[in-house]
Amino acid sequence: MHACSIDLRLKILGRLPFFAGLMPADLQLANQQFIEVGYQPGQAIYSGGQPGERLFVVADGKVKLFQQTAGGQTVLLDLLGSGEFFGNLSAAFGSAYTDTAVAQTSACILSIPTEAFARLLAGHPSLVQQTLALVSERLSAANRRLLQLSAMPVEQRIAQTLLRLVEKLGRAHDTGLLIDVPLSREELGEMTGATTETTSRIISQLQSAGTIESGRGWLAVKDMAGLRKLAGEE
Amino acid sequence: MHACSIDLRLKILGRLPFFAGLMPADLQLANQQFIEVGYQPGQAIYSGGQPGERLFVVADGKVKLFQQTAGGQTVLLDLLGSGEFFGNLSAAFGSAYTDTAVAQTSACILSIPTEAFARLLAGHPSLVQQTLALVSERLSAANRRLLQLSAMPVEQRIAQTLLRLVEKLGRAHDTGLLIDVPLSREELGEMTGATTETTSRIISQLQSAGTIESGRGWLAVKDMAGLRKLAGEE
DNA sequence: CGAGACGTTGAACCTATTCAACACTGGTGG
DNA sequence: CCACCAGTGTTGAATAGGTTCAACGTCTCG
Repeated sequence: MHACSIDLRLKILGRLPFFAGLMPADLQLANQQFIEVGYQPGQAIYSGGQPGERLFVVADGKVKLFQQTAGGQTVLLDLLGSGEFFGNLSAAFGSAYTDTAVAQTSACILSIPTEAFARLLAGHPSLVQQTLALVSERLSAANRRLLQLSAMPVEQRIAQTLLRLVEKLGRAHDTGLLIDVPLSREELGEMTGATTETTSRIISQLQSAGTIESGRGWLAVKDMAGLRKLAGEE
Repeated sequence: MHACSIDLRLKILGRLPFFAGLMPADLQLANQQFIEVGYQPGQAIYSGGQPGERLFVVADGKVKLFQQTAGGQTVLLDLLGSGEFFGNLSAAFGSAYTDTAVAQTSACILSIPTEAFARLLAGHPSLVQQTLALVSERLSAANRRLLQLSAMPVEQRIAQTLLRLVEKLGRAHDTGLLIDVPLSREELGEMTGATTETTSRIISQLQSAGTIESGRGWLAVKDMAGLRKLAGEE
C-alpha cells in the first residue's frame, strides 16, 4: 500500500487552493477530519451509483475520473493530480457518485465525509468561494467539451485535448513539451470521443507532420503553433 | 418590455430552492439587491466572453443557454424556467461568462452582482449547500451528455433528451405528455448534437412508430415505455 | 395574401467505425 | 537469460451512420 507521510498531508492540504484562506489552527482542525488511503494503479476509489458520502483530495499520484455506458464504452472525464478534489459535493440525502474514480498511478488519497466538509464551509466564506469557483470551472470545461463533440472533427478535438494536456501537465524535454502522464492511445480516445484506431491514425499523421512525437505511453509536442492551428485557436 | 410585479419577485425568490433556508427578513434583504429586467423573445441577456459580474434568476419565461463555435455551430446547453439560476458564480477577478444566454420567450429576469451573492453566501450555510448541490447537479448532467455524445447513436440521444424534457417540462394533454416549451427541430438538434435534417428524420420515424406526436414547435410523448426502451433505460 | 421561416424527404458523399491482421514492447516464468 | 505472451500500437479495407446539398411542402404572421 502506497501511503503518505503526515508531513506530506499537511503540506498538501496547506497548498490546496481550497484551503488557501484558512488559518493554521483551522488547517490543523481540517486535517484531523481527513483520512488517508493508498491505492495501487488501476484500483477503484469509488464507482458510479454507489452512495456518495465523501469528498476526496489527491495527495500524491494521478486519478482517472470517467463514466461508462452499460456496454462498457467509456468517457474519460478528467485526469487529476496532486491537490485536486473529486467525489461528491452534494450532501443531499441519497445522492450517489455519478462517475467512477480509479487510481491511474499508485496514489495517496485524502478524504473527508461530505457532511464534515459542509461544516468547514459554513465557517469559512473564502473556502466557499474557492469551491464554487472550482466547480464552476469544471462545468465550463465540460460545456466546452460538449461543443467539441458536437461540432468538431476528431483531428481538431485531439489537437485541443493535447493542448489542454500540455498546458496542464507540460514539462520541458529534449524532444519537446512532454505530457507528464502515461497516456495510452485508448485513453486519449476516451478523452476525445474517438476509437483507439482513429486516435492512432491521427497521432501517426501528426507525427509525420512533425507536430508531435510519441511512443508507448508518452507524447511530446514539438510544434505548439502548428498544434494550435489544427485546434482552430490560431 | 415585459416586467414583473413586486409581488411576483418576492414570490419567486421565496420559492427558490436557493433561498429555502432564509428567514423572511433575510429574504427581504436579498430581494433588495436584485434588479429586474424584462426581455423580448430572442433578446440576449449576456454573451460568452463578456466580463461576468452577475448572477441571474429566471422570474418568468424561458431562457436558452448555449455555446457556439467560431463558425456558428451551436450547442444548446440548457433550457431554464422559472426559479432557475444562470450567469457567473465565480467572482474571480477577470472571469467571464463562458456561455451565452438568450430569452426564448418574453421573460422577466432578476439579477444580483456576483459579489453581493458571495456576501449572502457567507452568512447562510444552507444557501451554500443549495448552490453547491445545484452546480454539482449540472456538472453531472453535462458529464452524462458527454457520454451520450461520445458513445450513443443519434436516435438514442434524441430519445434520452426527450425523456429528460418530459420529466422536466411534461404536462398532461389529449395526445400524450406535452413538452411545455416551443421547441424547433433545429433546437432539438442543438441539444443532441445532430443536424436539423437528421433530427427531423428521427422525429418522423418516432412518429410513424406511434411513440410520439409532433408538429411545428410542439411535441408530445405517447408511449413512454417505448421511448425509454429506445433510450436504453428499459 | 404573400413571404419567409420551419419542416420534410431524397440522394450523394464522407468521416469515422468496425473488423481484421500484423508488429512491437516489456515483463514473467521456465 | 531468453522465449513467450499479453498488452499496446499500427495499418488496411469494407462499412455504416450521419452530414450535406438540394428541392419541395406547409404553416404563420404581418
